[in-house]
Amino acid sequence: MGLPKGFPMKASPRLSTAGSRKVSPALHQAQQIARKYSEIEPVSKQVAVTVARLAATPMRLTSADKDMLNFLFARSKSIDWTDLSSPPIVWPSNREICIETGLSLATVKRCLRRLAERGLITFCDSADGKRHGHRCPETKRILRAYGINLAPIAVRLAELKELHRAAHEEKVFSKQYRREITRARRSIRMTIDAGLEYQLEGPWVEFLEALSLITDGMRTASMDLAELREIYSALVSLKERVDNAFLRASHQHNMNPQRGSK
DNA sequence: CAAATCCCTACAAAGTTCCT
DNA sequence: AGGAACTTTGTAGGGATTTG
Repeated sequence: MGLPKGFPMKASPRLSTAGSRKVSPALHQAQQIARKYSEIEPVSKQVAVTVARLAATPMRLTSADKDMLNFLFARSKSIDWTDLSSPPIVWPSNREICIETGLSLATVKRCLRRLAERGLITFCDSADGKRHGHRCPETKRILRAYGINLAPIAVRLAELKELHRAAHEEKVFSKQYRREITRARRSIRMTIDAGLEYQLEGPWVEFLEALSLITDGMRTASMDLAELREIYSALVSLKERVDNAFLRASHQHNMNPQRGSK
């Protein structure tokens, strides 16, 4: 990906982007989302904090990311969230963030980048690359600020809540599916074993192979709901075939019981 | 022009997760 | 338990812009 190693970046110094933040589609989109801040219903800082925390896990944020979010929230004032005339921007320097969060510089940069990629923050860069801002001395409202913009969290509030709800639901369903998969697997296995043990007529060895085909290398812990559902339905149809075969064979066995009884 | 900021990538070390 | 594979963190090296 990107340019080959050692690619000369000096064709036109004015156009060179070396040394400044690269824009990815995700970063760009977060920027667009942040723009809608003035059109939304105000969201209290407390609600924003809570929803961001809930969304952190499904968004696969690291603990450093979460520390960073907490720090950024701590830097914003309540009025920044109720006053829609200016987005909730905070302007700590990276150095300050390092000192106050205990994260290294590299981690600070990476966390900010990740939060922006996830669409939780965007950057309002000043011309000099430094972060700074001004508040009205009386009202404490932000008049002008360059730094880290938390507006996407407010704009995406409903979406983030839904993300958390869906993740929670998936967790519950996954648990259910894993339980049912284990039940079906054991039931199939026991039926096959019985068929073999009583030497009933039936393709038990093939069934066994079919079962391992479905369940071998299965790591239910790291599977998503769709994969679990697929495995479950494969097991259900196998179970039906196995049960039918067993039923037929045991019926024959009862008609003709001298063979293979123990 | 140096200082103060910010940004980037590459690579190695350390930590974590998953599989056998 | 041990090892492979992946993720996260820290370090190093390099660049841009503005200000005094």
